[in-house]
Amino acid sequence: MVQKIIDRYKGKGFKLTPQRIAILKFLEGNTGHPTAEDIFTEIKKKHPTVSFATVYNTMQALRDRGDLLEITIDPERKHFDPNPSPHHHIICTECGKIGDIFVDYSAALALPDKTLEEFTPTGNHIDFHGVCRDCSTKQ
Amino acid sequence: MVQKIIDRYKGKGFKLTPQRIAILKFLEGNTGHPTAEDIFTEIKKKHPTVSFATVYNTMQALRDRGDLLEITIDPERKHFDPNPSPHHHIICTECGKIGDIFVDYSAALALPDKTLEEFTPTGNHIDFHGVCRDCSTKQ
DNA sequence: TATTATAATAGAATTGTTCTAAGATAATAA
DNA sequence: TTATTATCTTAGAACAATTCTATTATAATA
Repeated sequence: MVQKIIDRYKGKGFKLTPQRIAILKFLEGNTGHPTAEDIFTEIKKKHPTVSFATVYNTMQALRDRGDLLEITIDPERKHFDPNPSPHHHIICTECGKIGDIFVDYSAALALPDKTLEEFTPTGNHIDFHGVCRDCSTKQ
Repeated sequence: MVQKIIDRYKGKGFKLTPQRIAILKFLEGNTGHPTAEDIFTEIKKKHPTVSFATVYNTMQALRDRGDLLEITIDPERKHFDPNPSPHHHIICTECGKIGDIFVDYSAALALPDKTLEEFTPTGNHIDFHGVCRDCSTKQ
């Protein structure tokens, strides 16, 4: 898995440091939508001197490369999604858990003429709200 | 207009102060999606000693009463929408202008079974991205 | 008019994120 | 393999949005 990461980034203008490799390992296939703090906490296990700046810098570099999405469904903090293909999210209003929704609804999202007079649309993202199974059984 | 506001809130467990009346006047029919700072700046014209805490406290009180929506389409800061009926928004990726979209797309937003196994959906909000007319002519 | 619950205020505190400046190191060229 | 250099890492300060705290003021009410 580390080799796959090295192959993917080596010689592509993305300096591979041990910290970055650890971050990429953690993100690989991660569907948990971690926050910067989640990533920081995880990386600190192996790299105790890592700083938040490194996490944020790396997130920014990955976002700029198109390898990462920033999710804004949680008003408190950003979450990161290593799957950069456009998709939607559902958040549990009780515990904040975020799920992915890989459906392209674009064809059904026709905008009113009034809006089209004012804006040229370029994309969309749906925030679904709900209650996850864990939280609904808990009550 | 002030009378309408007084009638709406008087004796409803919502203490009407001059600051709050000014805020409510500013919000009434306001489709500009102001930020806390926008509101603060406006109210300060007539009430120079108003504090941010008053703005935020009032927003919270209005939100709790269901008279106000908090819009999270702009990752930088919250915007407020005095129209509490559920609707969607489009934001200009150049200048940040936000438009309202009063279409209920819910019927078209069927969720995959996999999602429905994990979550019971309760609502949705669509963030449309686009470029407004002002910004597209400017370039 | 007096009482009281609620609001307004200043300013400190908090939180998430970005910036800065110095030293360290991966990539690359020799 | 070594030297060079552009880029990264780091600690900590800075920042911006928002929330909290303690005090004073005031609208609602009895």
